[in-house]
Amino acid sequence: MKKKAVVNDTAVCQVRMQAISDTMSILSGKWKFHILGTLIEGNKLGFMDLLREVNGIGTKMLSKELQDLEMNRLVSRTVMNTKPITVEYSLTEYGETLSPVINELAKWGVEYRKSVYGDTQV
Amino acid sequence: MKKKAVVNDTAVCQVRMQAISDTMSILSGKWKFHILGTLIEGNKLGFMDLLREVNGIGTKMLSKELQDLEMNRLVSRTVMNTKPITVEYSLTEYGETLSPVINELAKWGVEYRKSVYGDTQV
DNA sequence: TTAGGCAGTTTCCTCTAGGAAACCACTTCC
DNA sequence: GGAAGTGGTTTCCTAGAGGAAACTGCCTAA
Repeated sequence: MKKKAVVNDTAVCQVRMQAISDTMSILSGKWKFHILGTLIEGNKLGFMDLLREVNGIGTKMLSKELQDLEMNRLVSRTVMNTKPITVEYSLTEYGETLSPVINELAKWGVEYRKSVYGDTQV
Repeated sequence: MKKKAVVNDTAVCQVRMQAISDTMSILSGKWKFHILGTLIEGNKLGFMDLLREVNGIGTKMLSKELQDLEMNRLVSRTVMNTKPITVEYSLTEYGETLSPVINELAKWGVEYRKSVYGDTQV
């Protein structure tokens, strides 16, 4: 009876689904959210800083993910002309538009922990 | 000089990073966001409905992802006693707490499309 | 001069996420 | 009696995501 109603929604969903696909393909992989989350907090960080902050990541993955993020104009890479050459990674202005997404994700994760381990435990 | 400042932040980040890890591990895989996004819009949907709405997914993956989501109390599965047996999948109350996350994700994806194809194109 | 820090690249290997297709059981429509 | 719809499970296969470790190259401090 109401099966047609679902089909009618399809056009509406299509835009949403496409949007979700887009976002997830850009933020694909195990580490993008972590890197972005760290850069939101850390502002400007070097390669080794990120390697230390992003728990468990290795040099190959960090390098590759940063390249991906740079290609999508979410992260900027600046080579500083310091004594030993250093590199500064930071969010671009555009990358900062992801803050709400990452923050919602983090917020939910915090609530999830509470619901699993109880509010007493922090 | 200021390198110590980064180290000081670590404790703060740790909670955040853990939260992001938790969320992403629960929503891991290619399809969870799509399924949840569809259920947010569609309210109550059957297996075949989801198979049609979630573009590109196959029966095996849909089945597996739904089981994952059910195990994490995000989705409920109700067998209806109808003539040909039907099943209703819907978000649990807890699953609905994910709406802000999914919605931010979708919102960002929409803006992303605009920035790529221009505002003229919808 | 050698050890250590920065910033990666390259190679090699493994594991598993995910797709295609076949199959199952049950019902109802024609 | 067979086609079609519901709701899956099982098997088989492979592309590629991701880890470990070694290597590069440059600079500095002890």
